[in-house]
Amino acid sequence: MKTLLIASLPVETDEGIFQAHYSEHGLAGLDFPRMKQLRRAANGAVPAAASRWHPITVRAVKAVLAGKSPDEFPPLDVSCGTEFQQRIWEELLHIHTGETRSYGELAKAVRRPRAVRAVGGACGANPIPLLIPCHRVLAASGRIGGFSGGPEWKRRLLKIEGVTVAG
DNA sequence: ATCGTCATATGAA
DNA sequence: TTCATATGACGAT
Repeated sequence: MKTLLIASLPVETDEGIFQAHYSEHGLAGLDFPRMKQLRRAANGAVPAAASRWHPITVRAVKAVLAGKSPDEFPPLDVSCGTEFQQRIWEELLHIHTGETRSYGELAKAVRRPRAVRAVGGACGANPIPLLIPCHRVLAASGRIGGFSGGPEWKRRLLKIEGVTVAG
């Protein structure tokens, strides 16, 4: 991550405890639940910006886990990404709950129809899964494709949204 | 249906 | 420049 983190805060859900990472510009990362919780990045007081954004993050994450689209997003700091990656992530934000696209369709959407593998790479580099819904991208064959949080998470998220995948 | 192979864009080392 | 990819298309089984 390019920008410096100012706080890492837990997001407690029925699916486990996610970890939200904030930079001075907004939400910069979201980790899937781990066996043991990460320690807080900074000890002492949480910066005002982070504590203002965090409740929004928590609501947004819970909304997605409930199959609904968040009513509000925290500011997203995607500055760690290249221009191409940010373009793809932007495109992911347009995919509504329950909808899916293929890697190839995304490539076409950014006028780079042959950059299909690069789209896969951009999805894999997505720092904020769930809110930037890379789980809604499937292979053109209808198969599941990969997922940074593990394929079982991808399936679970899609199932929550009422999407059934082949295989 | 599955498998191997090739084409091709992007990014990291 | 070389290597690895969360792909896709195609042809051979």
